[in-house]
Amino acid sequence: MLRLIFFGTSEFAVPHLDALIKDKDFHVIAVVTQPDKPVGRHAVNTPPPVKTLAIKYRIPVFQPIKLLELKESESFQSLLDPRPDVGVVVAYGKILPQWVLDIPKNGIINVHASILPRHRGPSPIHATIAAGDQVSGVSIMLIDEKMDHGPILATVEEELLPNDTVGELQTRLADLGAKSLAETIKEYLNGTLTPKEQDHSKISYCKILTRENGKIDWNQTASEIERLVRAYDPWPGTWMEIEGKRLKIQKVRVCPNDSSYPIGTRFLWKGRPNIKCGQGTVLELEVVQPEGKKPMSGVEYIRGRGEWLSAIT
RNA sequence: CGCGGGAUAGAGCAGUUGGCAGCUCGCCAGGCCCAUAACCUGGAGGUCGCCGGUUCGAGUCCGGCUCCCGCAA
Repeated sequence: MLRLIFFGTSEFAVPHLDALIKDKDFHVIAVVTQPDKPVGRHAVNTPPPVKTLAIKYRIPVFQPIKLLELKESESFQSLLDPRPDVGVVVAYGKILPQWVLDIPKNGIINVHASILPRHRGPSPIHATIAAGDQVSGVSIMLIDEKMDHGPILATVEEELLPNDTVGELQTRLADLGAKSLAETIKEYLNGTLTPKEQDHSKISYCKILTRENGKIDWNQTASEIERLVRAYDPWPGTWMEIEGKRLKIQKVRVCPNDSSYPIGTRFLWKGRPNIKCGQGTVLELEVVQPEGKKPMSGVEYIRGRGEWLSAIT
């Protein structure tokens, strides 16, 4: 039985850890995850999803604020004897220093939610949808000292659906990764699988996202904005400012019509809220959420409000 | 006790210094048109979130409670 140490935090990591726990060839000796964080309107301290799963299976959990703490933790160090065979990182949220990478005998394996070397970085799924890629997938790779840079063990492709949001695609990719992870590790460890260097001439990077990234720039084309709305759903969300208040934009539709309005103009078309975007394109707001309100259709939002500029096609 | 918005017809909203509860949409019935996000006529639909107080009289003023949501983390 292979002794395995797991690093992971978010929802995306959960199916992977679950698959490894259920595989009889692996023994998950420890789970390292982020500390509990305040969540929700009243900042209730909430454990990361991976922790919840680990506790269910009575696996020792470590939540260091800094990884250095693990060096001093006796309970953690005692688990490392005998030395773990392999490590796995899925959406942990921190860069692992070299001394951590050196803990397992055979290094640490990472699951990344894109076909590397495309979309290296912390938000590959968002980037995939925002870029309008036709195909996405997961890459299982060996970690080296550079971010998402190590040699590839396996890639699994997944086709994008036209209405995919980041939430939906992430769920599919997590299942996909979880399905092939255990097998890939075993093949790597018994030598039937050779790591392949990435084609470093084709790399692209994605950035870490914040809510501010969700502010819509109407200079972009309607299609670009439509993809962004899906790419940021459910997090970090897209929004615009209107009358000094934020309006969350949850669903939009690219309209075939043209208009001579300046970019960013709000107007009505057949009773629906439209906005002029870049390069002559037009977007319809299908579902929005005003501050302090529940989500509602664009048509409902218009009713009872006079602030939307009225105009004829 | 982190900051803030809200609860009024099925939906979205208005309701002025307390004085008969309204608008837009939907729904039902009828009419009209080659056609439309159609249009015209009529109609139904409300314990104004809950409890208490002030008052001749409270959606509105006062106190308490419940629920929903935005920001921030």
